Amino acid sequence: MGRSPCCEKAHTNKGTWTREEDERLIAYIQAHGEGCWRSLPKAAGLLRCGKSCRLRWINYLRPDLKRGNFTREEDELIIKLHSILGNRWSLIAARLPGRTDNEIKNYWNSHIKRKLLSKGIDPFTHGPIIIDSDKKIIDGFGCKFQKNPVEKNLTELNLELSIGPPSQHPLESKEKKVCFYCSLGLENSKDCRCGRSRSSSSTTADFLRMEL
DNA sequence: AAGCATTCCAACCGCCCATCA
DNA sequence: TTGATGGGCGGTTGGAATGCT
Repeated sequence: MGRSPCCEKAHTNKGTWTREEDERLIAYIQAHGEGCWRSLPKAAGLLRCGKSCRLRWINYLRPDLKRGNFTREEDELIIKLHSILGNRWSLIAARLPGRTDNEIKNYWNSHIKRKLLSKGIDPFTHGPIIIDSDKKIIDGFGCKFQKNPVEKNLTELNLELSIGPPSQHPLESKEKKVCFYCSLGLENSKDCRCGRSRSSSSTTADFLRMEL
């Protein structure tokens, strides 16, 4: 049986969007808001697949997008989030205002991955790269189908990952909040605002309650 | 200057999940 | 309960830009 295609492929444009197409899409969404993506192309007079319109809007045309290079803080936050969430780019993007999952995914694959490898860090496990006697690099899982150890810990801890501004945690009234720098493992940073010492290691739970 | 290799990133593809009739 | 539909996500691709020989 299979699914019906999301659009009539024979009559849709593909490839790079033109300025005119962008303008049409922006004008339509400004007038009608984000709605049914499948019917949007026809309504907006675009020869594009609805999915393509959605992608273009979300990744490049949305007014709240932050363009330009990633900052060092963003770099570190992405690495930290990836160590917890793995390749869940949409969840990572939810923690980086103005950045999209696609942008972060591309940035990870083209920059951060290489940066970590050059430092001898496995980008999958975030642990040191192990080289066995045959000089073969072993990934941190031993087997790529094995569950990410970090993810396993999360499951065992029954932690819920939330999107959006950190919620008020019941413990927050008793415990000190973790500042942004400590959440990145930079307890000794001059910018640290919570005064945590090295001895109190930051945890996943801390991270999820971090103050942004 | 030319040809080839590498990098980067916008866009597409296919799958999954939630919702609804 | 089941199938159709739409939205969302992660993986992958392909072409432009850049670097290297």
